[in-house]
Amino acid sequence: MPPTPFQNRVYAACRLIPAGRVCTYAALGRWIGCRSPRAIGQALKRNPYAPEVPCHRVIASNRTLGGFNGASTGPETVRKRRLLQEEGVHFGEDGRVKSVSLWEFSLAKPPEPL
DNA sequence: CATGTGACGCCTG
DNA sequence: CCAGGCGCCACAT
Repeated sequence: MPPTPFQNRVYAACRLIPAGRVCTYAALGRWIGCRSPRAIGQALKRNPYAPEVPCHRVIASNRTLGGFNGASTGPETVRKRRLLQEEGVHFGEDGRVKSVSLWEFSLAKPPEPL
């Protein structure tokens, strides 16, 4: 399936996240004007541009990993974690991303579609 | 057009 | 901290 306009907005925003940092589904959604974090996950789940579009840098609001490659638990999420660690994202003992690694979209203007 | 389904999140208790 | 409950909304059926 070709990406929908909504999906392209999600991907465009996702690209703005620098390596070594992460943002949340909710924050990315707010940035592009979507109040449903679930819809964001749905789009990232179908990301056809990985790793150019770094969907692994998007995590849950409670700073747990969220899903990866369609799975919310299991080996896929372990891979997601390894990717982030290699990029320099900091994790706590509880397995959550440390707050210092969070990245905020600047309050400028929304990105153009891909 | 109606319905089910999430890689979510917030608000209770 | 844990468990429900419910709002959210794009997308496939």
